[in-house]
Amino acid sequence: MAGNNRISKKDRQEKLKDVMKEDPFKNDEELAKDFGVSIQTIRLDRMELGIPELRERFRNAAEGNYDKVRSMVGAEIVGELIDLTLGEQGISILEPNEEMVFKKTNIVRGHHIFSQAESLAMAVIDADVALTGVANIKYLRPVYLGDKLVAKAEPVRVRGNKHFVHVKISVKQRQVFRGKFILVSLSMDMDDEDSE
Amino acid sequence: MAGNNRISKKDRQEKLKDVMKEDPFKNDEELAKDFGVSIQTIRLDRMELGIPELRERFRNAAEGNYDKVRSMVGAEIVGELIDLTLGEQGISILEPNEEMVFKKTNIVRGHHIFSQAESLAMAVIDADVALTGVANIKYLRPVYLGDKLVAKAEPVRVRGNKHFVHVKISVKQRQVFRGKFILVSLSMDMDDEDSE
DNA sequence: ACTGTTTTTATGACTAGGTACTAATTATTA
DNA sequence: TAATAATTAGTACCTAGTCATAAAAACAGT
Repeated sequence: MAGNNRISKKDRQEKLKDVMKEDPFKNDEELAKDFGVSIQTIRLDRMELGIPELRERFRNAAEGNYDKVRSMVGAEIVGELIDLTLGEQGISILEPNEEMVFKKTNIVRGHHIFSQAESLAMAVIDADVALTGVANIKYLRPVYLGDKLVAKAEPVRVRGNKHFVHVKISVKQRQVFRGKFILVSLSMDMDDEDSE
Repeated sequence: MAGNNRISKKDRQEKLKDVMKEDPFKNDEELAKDFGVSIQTIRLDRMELGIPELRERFRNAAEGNYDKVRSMVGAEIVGELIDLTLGEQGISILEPNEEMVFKKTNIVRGHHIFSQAESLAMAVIDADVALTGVANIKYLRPVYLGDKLVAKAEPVRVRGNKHFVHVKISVKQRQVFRGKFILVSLSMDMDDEDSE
């Protein structure tokens, strides 16, 4: 038994995966030095783990994040719009990622759930531009990483430029959030006073 | 009699800049074809305009966005924490950027304001881990790109593991948002059986 | 038409960070 | 000890460039 400080292949590959998550922008040479093995070993490890080469990682991160930033904070709607009937109903799905949770507990931060709800509420009302006036919300139970959030929005009343929308979010049929929003539409030139 | 469709160098470079903004992930070969010139011409143009090579553009986008995502959605607190006295008061400042606003109107999307408020509310209570249970909020007036949001959070009551926190957000001393949060601390094991 | 200048294209040598493959060496295990 | 697994070495090739040099083409001015 060589009193070597070499670790097993399995352990090395596990650690490699961790390193890639922490800092995905290291080339094989640097990784080889980090682990005290040859470049070829790192390449073999990457292949076995299905980790692409540095440039592709850059490419993925660039394109992925390009979308991510837009879809996470800049998007018209937070989550994926599944179904929409203007003025009647809207459904969106949000699959939280690690960046949306508290590291300690893996519980999804409330404001992401709120964002899904609010943006869906905005989408479902039949107005060009709208702002949220009032929101009354309740988080019914914690949502964990891996849960799939299904939001359902339903406009319940329109009075002048005020739209009342209820949003329910569930995980596996179990409700985790409810919100009542009053949205104010800003399209003044559009005059649709109607039923209450 | 070259009825040539060639455009001037200047025009080409202007258009090149536009293309780079729209789709920064084209290589020189594709660009050359787009413009009907040789690869070398594109390279000269890039040099004169100071546009780096494709891989570096990937790199910049990847690293830039990496940070952005972390700081915009992954942060412990949305905005910059200015002052904090646990259990008494907290102040944070958020300067919205273009990605936080509606393109049409330059009005800040509600959920960013909510996020600032909620995360500050969480920070100000004296608990290890907390979740939002209920929020009652009102957007008093629209916030525009360029406005500086000053949020002030104040815990008003504690009952068991429930913390009541009021948050006010102002722009230039003028209130734009108010929210009442009931946060549930998890320091003791949380009983999430909540009757409706 | 003949220069002079700018613009464009071509060519060759070199680079990083790889892939894909073969072969050899070193460790571990039956 | 032989068989198997893990590691290292080495080669040819690839992409998407860089840098430098040179030649060709286009556009003026006179």
